[in-house]
Amino acid sequence: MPTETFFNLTEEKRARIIGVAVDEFANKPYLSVSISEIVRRAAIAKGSFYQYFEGKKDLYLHLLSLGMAQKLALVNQLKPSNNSLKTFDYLRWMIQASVQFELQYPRLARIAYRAFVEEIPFPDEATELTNQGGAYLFNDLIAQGILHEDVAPWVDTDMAAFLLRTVYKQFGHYLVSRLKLTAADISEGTFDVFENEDAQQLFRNLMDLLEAGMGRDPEIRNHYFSK
Amino acid sequence: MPTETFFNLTEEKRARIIGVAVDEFANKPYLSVSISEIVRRAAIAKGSFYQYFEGKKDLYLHLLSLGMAQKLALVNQLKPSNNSLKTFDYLRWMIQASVQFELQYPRLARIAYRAFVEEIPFPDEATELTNQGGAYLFNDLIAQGILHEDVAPWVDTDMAAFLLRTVYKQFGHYLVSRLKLTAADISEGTFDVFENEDAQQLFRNLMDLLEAGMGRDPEIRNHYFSK
DNA sequence: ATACAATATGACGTCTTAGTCATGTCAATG
DNA sequence: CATTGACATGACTAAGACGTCATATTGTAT
Repeated sequence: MPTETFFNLTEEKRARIIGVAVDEFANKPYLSVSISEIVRRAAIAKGSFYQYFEGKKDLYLHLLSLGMAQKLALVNQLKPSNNSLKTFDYLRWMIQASVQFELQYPRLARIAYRAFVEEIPFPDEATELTNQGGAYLFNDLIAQGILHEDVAPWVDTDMAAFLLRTVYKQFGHYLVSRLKLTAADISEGTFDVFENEDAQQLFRNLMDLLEAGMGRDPEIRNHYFSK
Repeated sequence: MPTETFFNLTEEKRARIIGVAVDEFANKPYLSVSISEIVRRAAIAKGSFYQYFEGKKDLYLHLLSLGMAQKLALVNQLKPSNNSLKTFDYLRWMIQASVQFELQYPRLARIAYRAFVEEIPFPDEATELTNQGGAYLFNDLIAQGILHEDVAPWVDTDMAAFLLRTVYKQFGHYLVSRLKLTAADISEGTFDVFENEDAQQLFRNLMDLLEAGMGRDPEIRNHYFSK
C-alpha cells in the first residue's frame, strides 16, 4: 500500500506519477521497469518516491488494484438491466465488456495481461488482484449452464472453462487486429464495442462458434440447415 | 549469427554455453537477461562471449532458431505415415505434436512462448523464426476444411483460425495443470502424450468441442443423440 | 624450433540502478 | 516568533551490467 503521504499529494501530482508508472509497466516487463526512469519522467525526486511507496512491488500492486477497480466500475456500468440472461447471452456480455475495457483502458489492460502471461516475483499476490477481473468464474458458468440445459451435457466443464478463459483474455487483441483499429481509434476512447456494427458481427460469429461447440441446441445449426 | 569461432568450439563447451543461455532466456524476459550472468554461469570469460556472439540479440535469435529446428525435427518424426488425414484428425495431430514438444523441451517451448507474448525489441526477426513453429497455417487449414466439407461453411475462417492458434499455444500449459504433471514428470522427458491415456482422453474432449463448434457434421452430436 | 593464427582472459571505463539519508522548504500552530 | 510536522530533494554508496582491449595461451604449419 502506498503511504498516507502519497494520498495527501495534490490530485495533479498523484495523477502524474500514476500516469507515468502505468505507462512504464504497460510497456516493459515487471523486472525491466526502472524506478529511476519513472522518477525521471514524473519529475519527482528519488527520495520522494520512497516516501510514497515501499518500492517497485508496492507501486505495481497499487496499479494492478487501480486497474481492477476501474474494470469493475466499467463492468457494473455496462451491466444489462435484464438480470437473468441465458448462459451464452451472459457469456457474450462478459466478453464484450472485457473487450470494451481493453479498448477504453488499453494500458491498464496491458498491465493485467502481463501479470497473466509473464512471471511476477510474487505470483500469489498478483493473481489475487487480477482474479477480480472475473476470469475465474467460467467453471461455475459452464456447470450452471449444463444444469439449465443451455450447455450440452457431454462437454468437459473444466476444459470448456479453459477455452473460454483463453478466448476471454485474447479476444481483445484479435478484435483490434481484425478490425484494423489504429492506436488513434483506441486512445481516443471513443470506440464502443456495443455500438460498432463490425464489432457486433465479430461477436456474433464468435458466439456462433462457441455455442455450436458447447451448446446443447445451437441456433446456428438449425438456422443454417433450415434454409 | 554466431561467429565461426563459436562453431569451432568443442561440443562440450558449446553445449554448456547454449544450455545456460537457454535456461536464462526461458526464465527471464529478454530485457532482463544478463550477459554477465550467462558468462558467469557458463564459466567462460566475458571477452570470449563477444568472440562468439555479437551480443544478446545474436545469441537470442540463435536460440530461437535452434528451438524451431528442434521442433521441426520432432514434428517430422511424429508425422503419421498416413498422409491424407481429415481436417480434424490433422488438427488433433498438430496440437498433440506441439504439446509433446512443449513437454519434451519445456525450456525451448518457453522461449518461443515468451517471444510470442512479450515484446522483443526486434519483433519482425523473432516472428519470422517462431512462425516456423507452424501456428501460421491455421487459416489455410480451415479454408481447406471448408472446401473438403469437413468444416461447416458458416464459420468465420479467420476467427476460427484465431481460436485454434490460441488453443494451440496454450493447451500445453492447460494439460500440465489439468493432469497435475510435476516438474519431474516433464523434465525426465518420459511423458508421451500419444501414449498416455489421460492425455488422450483430454485430446478427445478438446477435439469434440472444436469439432462440434466448427465441424459440418460433428461426431459428438450424432453419437450423443443416438443413444 | 619458430612463426603465425586462433582462441582465451579478466581488468577496466562508463553507465545505470536501488535505496538511503542529511539537509532544506514551507505552512500551520501555539 | 518559534516550534513542529509534513513533504521535497539530490548527492551518495554499493552493486551490477555492457562491451573493449591489451595480453596470454594454445595449437598448427613450415
